[in-house]
Amino acid sequence: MAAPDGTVGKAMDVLERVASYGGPVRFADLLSEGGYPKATLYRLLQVLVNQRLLTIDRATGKYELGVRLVRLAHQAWSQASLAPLARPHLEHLAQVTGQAVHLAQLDGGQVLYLDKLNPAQPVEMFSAIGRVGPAYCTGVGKAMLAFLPGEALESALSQQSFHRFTPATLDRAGLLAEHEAIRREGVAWDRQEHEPGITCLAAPVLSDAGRVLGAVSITSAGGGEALLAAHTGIVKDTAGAIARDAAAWRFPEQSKLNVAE
Amino acid sequence: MAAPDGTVGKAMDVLERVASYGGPVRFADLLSEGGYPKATLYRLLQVLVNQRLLTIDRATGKYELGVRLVRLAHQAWSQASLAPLARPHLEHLAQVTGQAVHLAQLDGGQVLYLDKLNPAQPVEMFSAIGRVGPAYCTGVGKAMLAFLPGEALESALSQQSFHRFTPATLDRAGLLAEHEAIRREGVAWDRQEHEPGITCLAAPVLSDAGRVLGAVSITSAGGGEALLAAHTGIVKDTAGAIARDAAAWRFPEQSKLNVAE
DNA sequence: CATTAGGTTCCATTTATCGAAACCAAGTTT
DNA sequence: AAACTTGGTTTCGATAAATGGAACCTAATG
Repeated sequence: MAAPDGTVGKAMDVLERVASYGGPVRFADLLSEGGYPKATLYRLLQVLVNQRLLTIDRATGKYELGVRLVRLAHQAWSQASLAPLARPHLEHLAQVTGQAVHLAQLDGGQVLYLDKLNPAQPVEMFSAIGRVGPAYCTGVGKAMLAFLPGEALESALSQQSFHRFTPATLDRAGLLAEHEAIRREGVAWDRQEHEPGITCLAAPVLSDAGRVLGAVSITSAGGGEALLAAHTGIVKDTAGAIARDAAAWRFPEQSKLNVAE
Repeated sequence: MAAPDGTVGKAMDVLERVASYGGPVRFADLLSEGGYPKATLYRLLQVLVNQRLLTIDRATGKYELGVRLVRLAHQAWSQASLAPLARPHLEHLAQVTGQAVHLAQLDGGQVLYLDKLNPAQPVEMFSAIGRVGPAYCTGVGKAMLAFLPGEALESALSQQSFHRFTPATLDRAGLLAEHEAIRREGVAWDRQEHEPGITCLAAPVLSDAGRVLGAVSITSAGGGEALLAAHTGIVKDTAGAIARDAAAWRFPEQSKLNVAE
């Protein structure tokens, strides 16, 4: 499945299977599910356990994801994503609009949520961070896709399933038809295309070179499209502010030079 | 470094190096830092980028952690850790005691924080989840170590650095000397052994079979030891409640059988 | 223009991976 | 209780893959 990339690729594939299983898995389940011959699968699992990417419960013989992943993710989140530096801007956006705010990046053709603020129920947090969603029918997803250069867009589109979640969900053609407008307006709408009753307004976070870094959105549960439309300005401003901070962050590039030697 | 575990182990090692670098790294930095010959390192990095465990900024040629890790961690956190089911108990504990509450697990000899609640400043959250700390001088760490069976304890101890953070920090002998008392009392103290002024009271989360699943703690910044001592009961109760929930969670074992075919 | 530092590709050698089959340990069935 | 499953672990020769020294590209830099 996908690009095996040698042993490492296979190991990651197995890891992914365990993850998508959603709970403790036995050896036999993974074996039947396809892919790898017994001995191979066995060794791959052993390596993954050794690396603490998986855990095995000696008693039941079931495999689970290892918490080492949580540690790595913490580092990824805090040093490689927009999240930490976007946080203050998101808080401002949430406060001004009073709506739920999302920050997302593209990952393998999907939208991956890196932060979420919900003025209504302040403590939820992590349950949302790391979650993924479809790119073709969410505000953040559409905002990012519309600004992707040809090749990258093609690659991203090839990974979309275009499942029809609601009557308003777009297909490939419909999605592409919107791109020009999104680029012109600088914002993307999700008008109940993913979940009935849920409307989002999103803006892309673009680097000065025009590269897509991520996207922010505000969400309304009541469906009030006009309500969100009134905030178009601040949504775009927030995305812009994040982009500016991101650029400023890169340039000084704290000198790692004089560390060695 | 450590157990190479074939190609996968090396790849993980490289990933870890990028992570511990704390920011964008160039190829040459990783190369000089040791370990792998040019061509090998090059190919390892390529594979990691393909797998989206790393990102490379084409412009600067620097490597960073990939957000795919965040997605995997979300799944690990929500399906393989105590965190989701512990949350309500932690909230209760935080509310009753008014202190900062931590939930942790052991990972590779270190303490890994899986959740944190801070009544004072409610929005901090993720910045703490995934963070690691020393096992030998934190409340949660000591609580877990004391209940580890011989072999596992030995392995964990061998990974401790026993750096002396404060005048109160214990060495190996001092740590072991406390174990009996911790087992008897069911709680472990960190009396400013990690950070001056910070005191913790922790209790281990143990399965019915006595296996160490994790630990919870309450923290006082003022140093008020008596203040925390008054909450000994509820800290132990919270750990117990989490353990009970964890046991209940495993047994029903939602039948995955009738999914295939 | 020459030199160097930083990356990328080649290719013969070595090594780890592959996977069929044998094996083992518990349960089940007859 | 003997025969038969079911689920997991180990062996081992053939095979494919990772290895790494060296050659090879670029840009920058002197």
